[in-house]
Amino acid sequence: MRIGDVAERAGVSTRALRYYEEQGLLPAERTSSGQRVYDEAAVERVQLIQQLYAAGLASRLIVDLLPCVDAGVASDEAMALLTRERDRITDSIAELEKARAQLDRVIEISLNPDAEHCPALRTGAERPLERVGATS
Amino acid sequence: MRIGDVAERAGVSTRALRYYEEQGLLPAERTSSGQRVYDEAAVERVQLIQQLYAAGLASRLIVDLLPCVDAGVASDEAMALLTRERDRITDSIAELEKARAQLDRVIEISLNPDAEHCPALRTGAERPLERVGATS
DNA sequence: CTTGCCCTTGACGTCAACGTGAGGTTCTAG
DNA sequence: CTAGAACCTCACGTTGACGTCAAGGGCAAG
Repeated sequence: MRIGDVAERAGVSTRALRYYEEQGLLPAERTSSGQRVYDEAAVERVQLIQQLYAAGLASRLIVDLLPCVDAGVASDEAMALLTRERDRITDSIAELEKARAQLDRVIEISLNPDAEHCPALRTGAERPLERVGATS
Repeated sequence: MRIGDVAERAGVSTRALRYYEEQGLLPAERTSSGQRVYDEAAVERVQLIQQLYAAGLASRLIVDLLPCVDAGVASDEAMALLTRERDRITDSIAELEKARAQLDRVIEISLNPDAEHCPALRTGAERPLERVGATS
């Protein structure tokens, strides 16, 4: 496969693939004329890289960790990295869930503007219902 | 409160607070000499901003959404934004969980190198207690 | 009054993951 | 054989959320 094929199948730009190679994330064979040649596994690898990027891992870190992911084995140092990043991801998920809850709260109140958790509707009014949930 | 107090209590830099004001995220009163003055709610607001940042919302978007969060009411356009971002966050969480699963897999295999999901240990040998590499 | 800390407004620096030409080469279809 | 699509290597531009340095102003204590 050439770079355009991989790009299309993995859903990234050719520029990204060249960047990955530059960073040592995605080695490529070359034809005699210098064009990059990839095997089928490249597509999957690109998707893995994207996943780790999305998880907030810097490319430098991915460079260190990809061999472990490939081999399924990690040195002590790599293990420390792995667990640290795993925990960081867990924390990130918690943060995202909190943020989503904030948005959900606004969505919910806005769709349901009769509730008492809406201070904008309670300015000087009495409570139309009994308590629904926890106090704010 | 002055800017340094808010920064310390919210766990951000004073530079960040000035940046938030510049972006219209965190208005501040001024003393006659021009120094910024914040009320108690500023700390909580900063933490909310940080949460939305962590969730991947751009500051421009937060500027649009904060009034809704404050008022608990959203226009149709804002509702579209809210639900779109909520869904995007949900997708992000799923991506993070996939990435974490990848790391967990490596951690698990590396801690438990006798399993059959480890291709590096099955390349022509069945030596579960032998270490990989350095075939001396 | 001076010391010292906190504050002010610029304005340039940073870092990552690419985007975007420029200018040239190679592959493929007709 | 020729056009044009796809590829190559530089190399500078972009974006966001600040960091950081510079040059000065404000204010309570000693």
